[in-house]
Amino acid sequence: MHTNALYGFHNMLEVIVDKEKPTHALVAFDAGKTTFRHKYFEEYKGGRSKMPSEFAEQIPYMKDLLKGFGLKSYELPDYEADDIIGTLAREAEEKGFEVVVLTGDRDLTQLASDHVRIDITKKGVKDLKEHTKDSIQEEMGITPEQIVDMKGLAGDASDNIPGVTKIGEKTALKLLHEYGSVENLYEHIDEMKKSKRKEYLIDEKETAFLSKKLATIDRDAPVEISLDELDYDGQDMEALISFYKEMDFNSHLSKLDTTDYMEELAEELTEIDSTFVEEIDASMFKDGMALYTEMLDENYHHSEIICVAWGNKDNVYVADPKTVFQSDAFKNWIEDEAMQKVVYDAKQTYVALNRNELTIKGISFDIMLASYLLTAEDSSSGDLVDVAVKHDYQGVSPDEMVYGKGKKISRPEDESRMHDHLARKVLAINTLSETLDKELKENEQEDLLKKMELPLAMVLAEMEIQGITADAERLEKMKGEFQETLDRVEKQIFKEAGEEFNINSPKQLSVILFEKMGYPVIKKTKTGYSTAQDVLEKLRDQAPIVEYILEYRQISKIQSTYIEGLLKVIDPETSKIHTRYLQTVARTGRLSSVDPNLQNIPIRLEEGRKIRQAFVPREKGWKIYASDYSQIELRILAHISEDEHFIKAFNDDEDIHTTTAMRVFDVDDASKITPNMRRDAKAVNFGIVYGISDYGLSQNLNITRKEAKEYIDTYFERFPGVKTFIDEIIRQAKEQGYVETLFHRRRYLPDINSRNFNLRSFAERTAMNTPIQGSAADILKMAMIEMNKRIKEEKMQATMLLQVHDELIFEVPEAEIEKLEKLVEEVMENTVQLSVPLKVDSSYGDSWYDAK
DNA sequence: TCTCCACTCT
DNA sequence: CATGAGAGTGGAGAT
Repeated sequence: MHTNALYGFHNMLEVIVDKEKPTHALVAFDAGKTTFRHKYFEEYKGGRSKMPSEFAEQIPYMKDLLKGFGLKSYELPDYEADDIIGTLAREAEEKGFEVVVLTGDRDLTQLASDHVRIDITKKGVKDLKEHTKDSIQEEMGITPEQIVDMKGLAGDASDNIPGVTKIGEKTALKLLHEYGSVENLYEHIDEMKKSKRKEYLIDEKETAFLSKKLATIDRDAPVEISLDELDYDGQDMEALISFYKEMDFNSHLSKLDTTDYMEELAEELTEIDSTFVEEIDASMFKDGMALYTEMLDENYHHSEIICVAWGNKDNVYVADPKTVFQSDAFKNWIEDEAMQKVVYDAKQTYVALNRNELTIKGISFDIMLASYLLTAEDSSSGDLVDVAVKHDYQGVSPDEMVYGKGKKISRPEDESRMHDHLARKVLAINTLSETLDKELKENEQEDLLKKMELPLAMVLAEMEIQGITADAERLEKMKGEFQETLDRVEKQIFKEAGEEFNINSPKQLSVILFEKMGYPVIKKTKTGYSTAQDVLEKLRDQAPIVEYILEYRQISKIQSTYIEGLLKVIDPETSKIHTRYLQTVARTGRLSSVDPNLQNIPIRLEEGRKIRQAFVPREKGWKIYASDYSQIELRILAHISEDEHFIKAFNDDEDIHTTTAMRVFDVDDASKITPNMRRDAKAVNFGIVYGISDYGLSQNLNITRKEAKEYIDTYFERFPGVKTFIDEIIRQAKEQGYVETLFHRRRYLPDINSRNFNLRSFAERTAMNTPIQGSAADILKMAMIEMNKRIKEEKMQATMLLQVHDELIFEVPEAEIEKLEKLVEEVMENTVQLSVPLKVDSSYGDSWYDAK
């Protein structure tokens, strides 16, 4: 369910209640589609499109939200919310109240008076503009009362109020300055000079009066709620908490004074049995038990285990790490492959135990991975409770409740709270492993977990622990050099600008560029002028300063993120960097890499590429060895779409972009394809994979939209299989609500049938891209598992270090290079058989930079 | 501490 | 009306 409108409405209420501190308050709703105004004019508010279902579905919950805020709401048949507001505002003002009307509707400005102020949302919901009688007079040049006269003459397109032909706001304003009101205008209409306008006014006199009447808010509606009933006395905590919980408004939940809430939560959790043990014996371990190792920091490479729990539905044991890691029984259990263990986050568990000299074997299920396979929703917070709640298991609390959050994260003073928390996690893992296993089987995704993600987790754990060696001295040296460049470029920018400012601040930069120096604004962002790269590039010819800015930005990114950033994460003892691969964030099945991200080390531009010189083998004389799949996504597209031309091109080992150019530009000889034609064809190929529009392609290739459309049309004509694939996959997505990769990885697309064009288009592009990108991810994952296995079988010293979406990076002794070359190609090219061959390109050198 | 922008990668 | 997929990080500025 969408909750965006509720969220926005909530924030608005929060701001207004806090700011205005009302003594009385009411929220007015429209009662229905028709009102008394429709009796005069059937088409009133006609032509409005239906309320989007995303919004409509939220309305029933508004009442719950209001209850939580302790606010009354009211609606009146045949009247609009405006009339209720108008009537009560009048009454309140008469009784001496100061009234504030909060609305998103400009029509209400007509209610402004000496003691009635109208606040209208400007942007978002928190940004309000106050309208008083005087400010309206000043801005519009008329009094609030005259607003309805204005609409009588000029009409209002949004409410379908007709007004008088040929009279818009400007003319209406002029007429009102002269005559004051619609009534007075018609009293003096004879004095008006003969003109077309006069004829219209005379002909449409009735319409003018009708329009005014329609626009006028009824300030005498038969409202049956009295002001006394509207006194406001604060939030209803119970109602608010249950609303927050239902809507998953966790940030609001945590903002509340949580002491009461936590007590309530604790009461909700049924008592569970667990044993805190100080001595461990073999009888405490059974096949199929769940295991959980608690750490306070998400980076398990550094964070210490603070508590360990294990067990099944019969017995749950909790123990201190000290106890656990001294126990032989525990070690025997962990390292016994035949004793199956169920966990939450297998990779984290592996690494954490590994740091305590234990190698866990026999992990048979991981509820985090299973949950990710079932829904591919973000569970990156790392908290088990998210997975539990998603699968309707209510028996655990969020970590935040036990340990606190942010800087204040720590062991609870009452250790038994932590023990209870962990015991609950163990029970959750036990229970959920059964339900999720069943669901995986129903989706034919069991292999995906047990043969792909789970074995991969073990491989990734080894890679992360291994780490890649980084040359800190090299980085330090580069840091000095880049700093010189930065200083030099900075001086030039200040000289051009005529003043000093923070170049890193887009806000300050846009003031310099677009206000002080007066260059044309090409694009705007949500918050101001865009100074993005593509914008600056368009200013290049007229603005010498942008050349320097682009250079400054490029270098300062290298400096802050890659040099200083990497230096911070090199282990000073071992000179190694240990990234963490996140296995459950990318919705396509790709991995991501954090702390640091080693999947986006610069390569495109030479200055940045030099960073790769700092990534070196762990032993002298060894090499960094890199293998990447050539065109894997297009090959998968060829395979899935079964497009005969695509398949033939790959089977004949043709240059795919050249072949595409030949077909799209209708050239029969490859030698007649110019580099530009090939470049364009390449852009089209990529565009197709991502579901580009003609607009996007035109921007990309700097051609007209029409030309881009022709490219795309011709492409589909010449590669009919691709067109069929796209149509078919979208149809399938609409029908079943999800798409799948070649290996049954699923992605649900709830927006695929949305009436919102943008949401629907986005879902359609996802429908075509996910099977391609996701299948590529699957293939590399399988290749990694196989590579890891083969390297061990062959007892090689070569080590797999990194994965970058379609490539694998190894470090290898010189003597093993040839063997590795053969092995990598064999494994990567043959782990999966498609209807086109998979091809791998490899290279090696003394550093990652040199492996090109 | 969060959000936005700009930059990096496949 | 907006306009090609999937990611993460750092700095500025707002909250």
